[in-house]
Amino acid sequence: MSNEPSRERILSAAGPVFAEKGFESATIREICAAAEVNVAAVNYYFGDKQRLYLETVRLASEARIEQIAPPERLASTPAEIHLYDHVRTLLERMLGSEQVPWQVKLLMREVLQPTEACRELVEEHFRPRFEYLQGLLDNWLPPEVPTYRRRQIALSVVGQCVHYRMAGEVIALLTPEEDRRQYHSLDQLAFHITT
Amino acid sequence: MSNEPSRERILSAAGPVFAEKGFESATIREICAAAEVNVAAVNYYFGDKQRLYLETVRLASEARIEQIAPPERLASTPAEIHLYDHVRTLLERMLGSEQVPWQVKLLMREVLQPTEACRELVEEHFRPRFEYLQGLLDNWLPPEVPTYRRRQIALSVVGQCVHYRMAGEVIALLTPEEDRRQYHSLDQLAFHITT
DNA sequence: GATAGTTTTAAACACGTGTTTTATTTTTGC
DNA sequence: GCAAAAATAAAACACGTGTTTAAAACTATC
Repeated sequence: MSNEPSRERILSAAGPVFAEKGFESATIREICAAAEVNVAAVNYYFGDKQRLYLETVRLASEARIEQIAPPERLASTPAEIHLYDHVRTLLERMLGSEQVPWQVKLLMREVLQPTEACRELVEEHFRPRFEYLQGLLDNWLPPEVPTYRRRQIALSVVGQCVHYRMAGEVIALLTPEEDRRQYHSLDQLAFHITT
Repeated sequence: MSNEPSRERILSAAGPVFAEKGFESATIREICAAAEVNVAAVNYYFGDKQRLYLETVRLASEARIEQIAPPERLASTPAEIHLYDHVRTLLERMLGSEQVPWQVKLLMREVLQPTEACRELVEEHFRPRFEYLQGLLDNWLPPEVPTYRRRQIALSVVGQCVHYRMAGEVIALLTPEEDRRQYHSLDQLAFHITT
């Protein structure tokens, strides 16, 4: 059927399944059925289920980072714009498309219930972004603010972004259907500038 | 051994196990071993695994709500104090003890991956608290602020509280070990009053 | 076109799961 | 005390899981 080689077909199929069901509940047989591949193929190409999962998470994080990059700006643009870009990008990665891409679901699972793949994820992707955000916030914070306080404020910023994704299903139960989508990216920003 | 009846022993043992491993990964045998009870006891008292889980979630939410109640205040106390109480109570429920109580973990799982137990949870506990918070915020918001905006602001408040719990393990990787615990409940408040 | 290496297939394996059955023990009601 | 009911125990059942095996199909290389 598909002329894509089996190894790649497995990876493509494994992503959504792991994202939807988690590592334990996802079954090799379901993944292989979706990939139109024999059950033995996973062990043939990846050794075991765990290593397939690790490879899937690794690919998901890379894909998601590249998929939505912050816009290029001149160094002269004011810090407000940079902060806006950062928040906007973060939100777009979380809620970007109409239905949430499976990569985000998968990464969320890692954040909530870290496996081996998590530490790598944090050091590689989260920490740099987080430290950049902290640097941005320094434009508004007076010098006497202690560092732990700075970190807290930065955490609050990402916290608000993440919350809409995390508790998305509960929020949907709490609020009447509306096009929050369009509001949030612009709106959240206004909220942050007040801090 | 324990003179507590078997049904209650099972429920007590099931809570932490479900919280730690989730519904699928938690095994009846592990729960029964912890409860020092035969494996058949679960099906004898609850019918099947699912109904034991539902009962466990129900108990967890009730216990957690009663465990930490907001302090009683006179009606004359200023709204700032009421808001402080609310946020403080929310945070205390999230991060209260040194190690997070299993009830919170269990409820988090429900929020992230709602099962049947979730709708009941939202209507029973989350919605009332959320609407109360919205009412509190009206003390600061001018009347021309639209309702969807009010809801957003309220969501941002709980979002920040929840984030510390959700991404707790990742935050721990990002920040050097500190006694965030003591700071947060008081600090977060100051942050909110600025909004 | 034969052969060696690689990939794919179907079947089986070993094991853990939730659940049921059947028998035994303990408790209850009189 | 004794019979009926409730609670516990041990074993087995049916099934789904990840993984392995061994044979078949395929692909390249000479």
